[in-house]
Amino acid sequence: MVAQETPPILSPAEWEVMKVLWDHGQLAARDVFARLPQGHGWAYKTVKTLLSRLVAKGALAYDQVGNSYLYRPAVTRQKMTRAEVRSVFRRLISEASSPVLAQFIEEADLTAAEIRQLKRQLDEKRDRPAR
Amino acid sequence: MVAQETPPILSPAEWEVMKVLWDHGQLAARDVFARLPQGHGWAYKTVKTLLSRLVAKGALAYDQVGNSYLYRPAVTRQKMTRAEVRSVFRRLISEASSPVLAQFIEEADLTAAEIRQLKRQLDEKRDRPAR
DNA sequence: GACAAACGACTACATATGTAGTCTAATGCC
DNA sequence: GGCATTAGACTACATATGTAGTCGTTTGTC
Repeated sequence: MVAQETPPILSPAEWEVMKVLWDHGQLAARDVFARLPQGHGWAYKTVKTLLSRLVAKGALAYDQVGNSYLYRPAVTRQKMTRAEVRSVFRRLISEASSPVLAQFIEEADLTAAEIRQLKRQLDEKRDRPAR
Repeated sequence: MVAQETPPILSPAEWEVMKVLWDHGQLAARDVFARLPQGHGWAYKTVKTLLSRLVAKGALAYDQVGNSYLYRPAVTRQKMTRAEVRSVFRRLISEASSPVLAQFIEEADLTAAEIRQLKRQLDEKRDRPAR
């Protein structure tokens, strides 16, 4: 097995950009800018800076097309989410993780189907506790 | 209802210090230092800086005893955890929250009793979906 | 083929954060 | 009562982050 790469650490602003790329697959800078949720109020140049930093961090890759780049994720969303959730757990928890999890459930916006699935996951965890 | 105070934003290092104070209630700087998990390798002065910054942010208060301070939390752990979890949700989620939650459950270290309780919480959420 | 528009590279700068160090005043020990 | 210790206040400094701006080059337009 290849060495386990530690995914890069992303700032909140960088996460916003990554989400657009994960949702759309491959975009030029201008299109990332256009697809960001309004309300950020970022200048186009700000988005360009974030894209460059993400490339530098290894979170994005790009293909050159003419004189411009098509950016695409270089790490999967799942991998990044996993790493971030781990990091949050380490940060917030000193003993039991259950209260933090409860808080998470409280915050979440869930459909009945999702609730079923999460309960199933808890059952599996109960039946197979160690990882 | 009184104006909803936004709890201060804490850095990861500041969280570590807060956890010690939440667990012990009230401590002098030196005792906070002593009770931090080893492995940080922080100098005592570093801890002092973090304590001062936390006071400046309003996350800690202190009572003067002799020429030194007894620090104590000025915000509840629950409030801070709630705010942080919300912020993480906003950061990681673009559409469905369920995958992030699933990741959280995956990471968590849970007892059978905790699992029961979380399932109960999910049931309640199903039966009373809107907040 | 000249010129405006657009692109990426590089630079800028304030604030936050990690990680301490110095300085001055109070305190406790002998 | 003098001196080492300890405390808090203030200062320091490198890196990360938010938020752009400038510059030189390429390219599309007429």
